[in-house]
Amino acid sequence: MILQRPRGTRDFLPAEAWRRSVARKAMESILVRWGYQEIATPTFEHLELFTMKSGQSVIDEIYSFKDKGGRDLALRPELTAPVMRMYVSELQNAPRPQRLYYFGNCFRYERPQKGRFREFWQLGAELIGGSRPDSEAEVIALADQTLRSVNVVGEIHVGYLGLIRSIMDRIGAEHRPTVMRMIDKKEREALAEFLDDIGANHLGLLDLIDLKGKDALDKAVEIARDLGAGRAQESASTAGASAGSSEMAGRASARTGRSVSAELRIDEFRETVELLEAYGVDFTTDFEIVRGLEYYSGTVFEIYAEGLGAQRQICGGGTYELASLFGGKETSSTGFGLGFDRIMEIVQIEDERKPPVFLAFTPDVKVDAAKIAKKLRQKVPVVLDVMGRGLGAQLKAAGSAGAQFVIILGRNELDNGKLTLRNMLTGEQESLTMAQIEDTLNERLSCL
RNA sequence: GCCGGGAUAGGGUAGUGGUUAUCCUGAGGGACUGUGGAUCCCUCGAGCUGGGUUCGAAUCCCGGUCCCGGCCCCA
Repeated sequence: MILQRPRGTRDFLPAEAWRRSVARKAMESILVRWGYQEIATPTFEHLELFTMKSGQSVIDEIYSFKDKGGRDLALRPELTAPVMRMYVSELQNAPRPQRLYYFGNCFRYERPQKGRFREFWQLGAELIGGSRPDSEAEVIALADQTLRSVNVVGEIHVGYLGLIRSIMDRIGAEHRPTVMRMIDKKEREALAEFLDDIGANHLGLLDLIDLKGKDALDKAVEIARDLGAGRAQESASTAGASAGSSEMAGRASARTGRSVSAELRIDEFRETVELLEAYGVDFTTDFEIVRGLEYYSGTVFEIYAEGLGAQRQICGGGTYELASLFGGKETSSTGFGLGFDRIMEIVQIEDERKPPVFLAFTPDVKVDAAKIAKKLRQKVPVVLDVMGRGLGAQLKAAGSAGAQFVIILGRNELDNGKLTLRNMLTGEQESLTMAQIEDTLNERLSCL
């Protein structure tokens, strides 16, 4: 009562820690099978890493502090930026593509509720530097498979930001944030009105976000074609304008470059969709997927699951351009992050922990018990009483701990070189040598 | 950041201004110093926190903390 956990944090008792470990291993085995290698980055980074391009909503929620040297630091709110920072500083000359995955805690100052915590864990993967449709399809299929490894089947929505951003270019810059917000918040009526007011209703935006699946894709191709007309002089002028300053060039080119070639990219998006079908991924094309992190540039996707209340999203990802922002060569990457805690809320994993074998001994042979326990531990998990209990109490303790086997060691056993193995479920006891006990326990414990 | 519901032994709970706060479970010990989960006995252990109202507060009021649901945002 005196010391409480900080708000939004959790303790994991053995049963829950075990479940999390099982789920994590199952998902990691899929990532490894697809050729992804685990990496880890620091829990805190320079604040700047996250403020550069994470989007205001993330920045507002950041846990930041000054260290004793006056540096501005932040607990990581997500892992994509740190991974890309690492890539730029350490892996730029490694062969591409790089397939990386990570599992780590992240921190956001938010209002905790079901499936949302201030310290939470993400399991994610990044495919750095691959060609677009192939990478995108691989990453989305991988996210799907990873979830399936723990029997979670989500609803996958795949969208394409390149097109939306191209349409935005046709809307006055002062109106773009409003429109994006309305799309994101699904304020359909208000959006229709607003587009009318600013004379942008001819762009097909409303139809685009209303349509899902195949129809949405067809509409997207049509819009991209319309946008292509009369683009030439426009792109020439924007490209010229951004060609000056060196520091801003990367960011500016990432934006305009993307929108200028939107009609080409829609073909790539269509290829991504075809590849996804080849992978057998069950998904919906949905241009309403916008995503809050501003570094996403192309295909974006989200996965939703049932049983989580308001926090339905268990995965988010897409194609982004971060390497150039961190001073590296322009490198296209695709990745995803899974909300591990949300997955744990809906995953069905039984607690199948096996209690260890108890070595119960009489006080006069304590030293021998320690020696024997040490030897047995090479093959089987063994615990010794440390409470100074009598033999009866040790049996009782073993019983309440759920032990299936107890090895009994006393003067009699020492003298005739055999230990007593008691099966706590049946009450049967047999007198066996060390080797026999090891074999028996190995066999019995593994098949239980 | 906003709206609403909560907080009583380690876990789960009852009570609703009035002596020693209910029950289940748990933990420790004993009956049983070489054989356990049963039984019996004993013991331990609680009204989130800080104010206020009152002769008297776990109970009523206010602030804070934390939890839960929703909004927002996200994973």
